[in-house]
Amino acid sequence: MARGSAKQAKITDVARHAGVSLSTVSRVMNGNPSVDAALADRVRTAAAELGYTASPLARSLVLGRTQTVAVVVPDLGNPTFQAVLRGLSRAAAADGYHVLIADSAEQVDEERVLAIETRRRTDGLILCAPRMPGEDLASLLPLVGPVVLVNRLLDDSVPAVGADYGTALRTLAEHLHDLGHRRLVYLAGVSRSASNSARLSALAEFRAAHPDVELSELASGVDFDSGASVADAVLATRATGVLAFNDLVAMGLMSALADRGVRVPADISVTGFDDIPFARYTSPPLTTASVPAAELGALAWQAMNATLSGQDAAASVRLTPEVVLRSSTGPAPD
Amino acid sequence: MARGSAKQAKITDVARHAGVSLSTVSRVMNGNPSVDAALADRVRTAAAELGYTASPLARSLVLGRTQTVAVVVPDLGNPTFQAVLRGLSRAAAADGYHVLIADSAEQVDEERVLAIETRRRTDGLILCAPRMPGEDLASLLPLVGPVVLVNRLLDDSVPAVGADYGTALRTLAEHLHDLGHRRLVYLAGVSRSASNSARLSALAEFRAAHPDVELSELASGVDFDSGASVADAVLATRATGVLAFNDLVAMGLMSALADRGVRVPADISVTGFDDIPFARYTSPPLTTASVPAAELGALAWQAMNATLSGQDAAASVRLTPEVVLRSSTGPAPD
DNA sequence: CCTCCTCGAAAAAACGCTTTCTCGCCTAGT
DNA sequence: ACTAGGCGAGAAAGCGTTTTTTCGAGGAGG
Repeated sequence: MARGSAKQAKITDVARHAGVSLSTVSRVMNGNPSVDAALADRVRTAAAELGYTASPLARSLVLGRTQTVAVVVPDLGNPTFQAVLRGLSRAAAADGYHVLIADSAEQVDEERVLAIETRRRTDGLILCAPRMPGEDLASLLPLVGPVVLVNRLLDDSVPAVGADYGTALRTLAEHLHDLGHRRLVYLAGVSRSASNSARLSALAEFRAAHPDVELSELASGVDFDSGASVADAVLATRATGVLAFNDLVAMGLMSALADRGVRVPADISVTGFDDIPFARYTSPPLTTASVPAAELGALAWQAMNATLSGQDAAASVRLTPEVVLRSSTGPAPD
Repeated sequence: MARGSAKQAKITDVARHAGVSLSTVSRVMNGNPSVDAALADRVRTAAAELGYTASPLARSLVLGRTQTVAVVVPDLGNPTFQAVLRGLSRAAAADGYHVLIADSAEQVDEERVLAIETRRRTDGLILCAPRMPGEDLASLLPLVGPVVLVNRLLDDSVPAVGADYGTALRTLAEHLHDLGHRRLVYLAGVSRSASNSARLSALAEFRAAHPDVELSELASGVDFDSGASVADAVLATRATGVLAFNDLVAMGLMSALADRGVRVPADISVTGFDDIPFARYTSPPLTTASVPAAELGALAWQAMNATLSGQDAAASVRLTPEVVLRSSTGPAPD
């Protein structure tokens, strides 16, 4: 009310204020060179005086693109997805794109509708759905147009970025073996997860290569509490080395072990996975495989941007996590 | 190409397929009761067969609302903002709203343009800008329509949700005092931050109440590295109790102290702030003030939703963090 | 039996923009 | 000097909806 524009100025206001047609304003604002320099200046000042900016909505409708991509993650509370989101968001912003975010709160059945719905308001979808069944995923993909998969791959037709969970877990297992551990247990996260099956086959290879090792599996979740709650089961296996599904599980486990007076790594060695920022601040600091989640996010954007720009090469990328040795692993007891 | 709709069906397709006018289709889809039941059914089956859903874009344009809110945060890597975002995102989703997210990457000058730009694509803005100067904020607010402030309040005209940093920090200081600490140091985060000034005045009161205490201040950042890099300066003060700006700073500090052979809490007691999920897994577990960030996010949505629904009561909410005592604090040495 | 009212559905305007199409005018070529 | 060729700008046709307005038919009342 005070001064000037109560409501946002629209293109006709600018046109009237500059004494030209609205088509001319549009041409000026979009840098179309076919307009006289003097006139263009007049239009620009008029626009500036009115504080005019084209309505993104109207623009999106006619242009058919929203300058926005959707990201669907299973849990915004998970540090790995947070890092992916951060890397993605910044990379997209650098290219002038916005990010619409959806958190399925681990409800696998929500993911489908979330993906479809957010996709309709955006130009593309970045999908993190590690637990969605393969056939569901396959049937979903055609519906959600340009899509990039994170930490999951279907086939070569759809670009995906992810970490090589199998190789890294194998390296961690070898590390424990080198330290003399012969009785190991793997905490298997969610069994239907995509990265879990990669790890399972890596462990199968490891078993084949080391017949002297006894390697069992224990079902667990993917968070602190899951790790803590399997502590007794872990002790029951009498294993001296534990390969946790991820850092969260490892931390929960170590906390529960400490409560029981079990020393890490003197009594039991523990490895994590992901190298979340806090892994180096646990007690003891966690040996883990460093998944560059933020880079993964940036890479996902790169693939999406390539697709959006028409250059649909966008090959899938697979990064091998680097194993970082800290003090949660040590020589096997005795 | 395979079968059916290559492109997304639009309302005219449904109209033709059902043999009615497009206005009728619109009425049916929006539950307008003035359409004959039999006809409505016919339209609905036609829509189902074509897999029709109204274009959110076109809908937004004519309706003047996008069913989306924007969230601007200074750093998606910060656990506190992550939690706010998570709480907000889930609460908004429950009410059928989407969330557009923007990360200013700690660039204060970016925040303004980010806020304005994202706001134009959405119905409202949730702004976390702890470091934006007051006058900038005041000049920005009128431009970004319905807005809810997080962890920062300007005046009563704009709804805000936040934690009472002052009171909680005062409680932490009293806790150290009770333990016999008489030489304290406060690690002051970013000096221009809004919550920092709240803490500063709380500390002033604390000083006034305890003339026997020597309380100094040390500039620091807001993350791990900041905490680690002030370790020597902290030791130089010969303080026995440290009030860190947040958990991240506290963790960085404790890590650097451990490297120097300084024992916590035997030699120095350390408190954090926020109670991020990892605070209880540090070594030793961190005494801190628990800021319910996810609830704050949900509350922010509640306020926004109230405003969006016209019931513009939306009073500001201020939660007092609960102090949680762990083992990073102990009796003063000697 | 004709008219008035009502109810259901079609037509049309609006949302704010981009872009093609079209037309007028100025310059240059002969 | 007259016309072909450009170039710059206005008019208009969408983009896919919602919503108001208008219209037609059918039933009831006179």
